[in-house]
Amino acid sequence: MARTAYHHGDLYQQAHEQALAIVREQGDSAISLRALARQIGVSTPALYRHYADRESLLAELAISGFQTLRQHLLAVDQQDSRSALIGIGLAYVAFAREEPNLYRLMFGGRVLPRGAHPRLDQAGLAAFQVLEDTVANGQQRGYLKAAPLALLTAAAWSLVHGLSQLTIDGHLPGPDTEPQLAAGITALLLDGSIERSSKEPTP
Amino acid sequence: MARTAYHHGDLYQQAHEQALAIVREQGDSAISLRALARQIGVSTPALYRHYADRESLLAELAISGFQTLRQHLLAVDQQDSRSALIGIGLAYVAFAREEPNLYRLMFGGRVLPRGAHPRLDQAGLAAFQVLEDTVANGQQRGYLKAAPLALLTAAAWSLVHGLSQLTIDGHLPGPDTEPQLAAGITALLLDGSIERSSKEPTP
DNA sequence: CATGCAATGTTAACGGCGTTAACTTTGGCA
DNA sequence: TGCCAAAGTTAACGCCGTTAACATTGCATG
Repeated sequence: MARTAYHHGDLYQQAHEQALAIVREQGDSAISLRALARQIGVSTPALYRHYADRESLLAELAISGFQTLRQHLLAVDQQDSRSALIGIGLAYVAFAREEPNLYRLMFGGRVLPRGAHPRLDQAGLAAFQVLEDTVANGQQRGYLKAAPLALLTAAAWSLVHGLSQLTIDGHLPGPDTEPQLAAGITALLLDGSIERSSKEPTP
Repeated sequence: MARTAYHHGDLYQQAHEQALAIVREQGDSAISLRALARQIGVSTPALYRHYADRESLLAELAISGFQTLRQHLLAVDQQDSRSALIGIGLAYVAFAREEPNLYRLMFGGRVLPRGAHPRLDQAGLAAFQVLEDTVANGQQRGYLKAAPLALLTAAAWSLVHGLSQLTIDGHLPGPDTEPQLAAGITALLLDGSIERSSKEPTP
């Protein structure tokens, strides 16, 4: 099918793919339903049969983004706790660097507010879960402190998320030194930043 | 002046103020030059005498955002290194929580790319500088490790920036527990996350 | 096999937007 | 006093998202 030129094109899939390509290359603000329809060779309102509005289309793109991010995180070797945690950090930042525009869409907040697209929230949670599992694992193995899981996870996520954001926005030194930076920063969160001989030890 | 209804209104200032109010309340995507001009009671192209385009107007708003952020960070007590660092973290996240829409504009990346508005870059750098100075101070006092300043600063900034972003986007537990979370997370970066008895100590 | 319906397209239109061109008013300075 | 540059105006271009009203078609049901 997809021949008859009227009915039965796989418009949903095609729109998704082409829009994803545009977002990856030019960012979400470059998505125009009219231009997208033109590019596919269909009338603009046809898109509304498959997507409620522009934002819903973007939400679908963000969902696929979270899914691939999750895959990247799942691929990290979990044998050793320390290298698993650092590996997660590296993989996370690497994803952001490879797909900056997609990453910005996923975490923009402005374009896709939480709660408006349940499936999107769920996809984000699923990716986050991989990180949380890794942290919980590190705790169970006795490698990480017995601090509240939510606290440790939030710290880890904040760190990698912030680093990703700062990196893709060019706030940090060149991308050449980036992987070392990510590894070094993750290690800092694990080992701490204070000099051991200091007067104020771990509370 | 500002009477004659033709010339000499302080249009620049008024536009800045009203636009800032809109961004704070509804986010940058709610800014429309036409609506703004209408609200002020002036023709749309008049705005172009003072702002090159919509993005330049937004850049000015972001600049004021960075300036107030900097003031908040400068107000942190610097007596004790540890509480100075935690205080900076708390102040940073508090600002993001008070001005989520402005914060998103400042760090959106998508709307205001680095390099396009030099004064904006400079304002961001000035705010960042406060954090870097605090870290450098902590090092000089021997409280922080002698790791590369850029590394320590990037870690601290990533952490608070990521936490801010996740917080205002609703990815973390309710805002009630937020201040403790911020303090706890900052402390984690200082003290480390690993159990002291673990086999892999600080490299 | 015919037919009716739901799914999926279409064209036409509304109101909004950012931006530019061409023109007008006006305050201040030579 | 006269002129010029700054700061305002109207008119227009070409986009955009979205909706209403209508057309085509595949499929399931009688």
